Amino acid sequence: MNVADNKKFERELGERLATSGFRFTSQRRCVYDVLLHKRDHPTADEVFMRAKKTMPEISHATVYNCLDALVQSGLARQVTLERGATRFCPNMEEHCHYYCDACGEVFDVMMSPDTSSMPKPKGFKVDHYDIAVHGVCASCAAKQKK
Amino acid sequence: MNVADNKKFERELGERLATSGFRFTSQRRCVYDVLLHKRDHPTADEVFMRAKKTMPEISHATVYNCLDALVQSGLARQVTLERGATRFCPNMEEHCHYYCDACGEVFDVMMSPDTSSMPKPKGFKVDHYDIAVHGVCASCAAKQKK
DNA sequence: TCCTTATTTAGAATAATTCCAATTATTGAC
DNA sequence: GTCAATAATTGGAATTATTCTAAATAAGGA
Repeated sequence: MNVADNKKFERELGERLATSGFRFTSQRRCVYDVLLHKRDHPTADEVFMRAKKTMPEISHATVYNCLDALVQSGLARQVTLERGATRFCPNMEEHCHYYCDACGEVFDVMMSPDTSSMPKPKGFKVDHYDIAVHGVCASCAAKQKK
Repeated sequence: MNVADNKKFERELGERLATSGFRFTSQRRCVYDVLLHKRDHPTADEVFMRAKKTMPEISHATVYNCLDALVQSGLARQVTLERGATRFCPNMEEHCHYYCDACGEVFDVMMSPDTSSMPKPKGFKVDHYDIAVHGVCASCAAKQKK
């Protein structure tokens, strides 16, 4: 990223954060960079370890704070697929997660849920849909057959 | 539940467990009873506390073991809606969860996802769909307006 | 009934997340 | 740019959620 693009990126990130009442900080930028760089649905701890490579002093609590700020600003999604650590995903387009219960891999699949036919509790104000498909991925299915 | 119904219930539970390679135990019966009795999507710890009322010696580890056995036997579903404790649900009909991000309440809504239009990774063997709808319930929405 | 093996138990260990108080950094007003 | 107000960060402790362990118990089949 060149200097001009970098500035633009930071300004936009700052605006998105500000809209939700958050400040722009170098840590939030770093955490967002980590999410964008490798979109493999890392856990908070994985984000922490990756962020430390470029910002060795960053703390665990800050990573959680940054992730929460990004989620609340609409820049990332929190993904809870199983017991244990929560994952994070910077893909904000409508998509669902295919999750391999054998190896833990997550696949993003673009799709918009057909919400028109979905009933809902009276007065419920929908924020977003979380669609997860559990099963076994192709390579794990092959291994299991043996 | 009268004696005959009770026997029938236990035989059926035993069969379902056996089919997945599990034994019937009084603890598993107790945990399943707890889930059926109050279907408010309790966490493992809530199940533990409720189970202790009728079986004071039951342990934490056993509750997790029983819940896992029930899930693997197709008698309960594990529900991960947020960071933190996992919830459990004995409703095995197709339904989705409306979750109030403000108060944490969960509403079951019957529906079968239209899976025909859903693309999937090549070779992926689908086990089940988890559909969660996040938002704010009617009573919390009313409070927030004030 | 006896044997094999799964299950349970209490408690320790680990993992995931949150909290805390002191310090630092950002933002808006001047 | 300086200052004040306050949000954010830090390191570590605390809490919460879950898993592990080894010994005792109980289930199911021969």
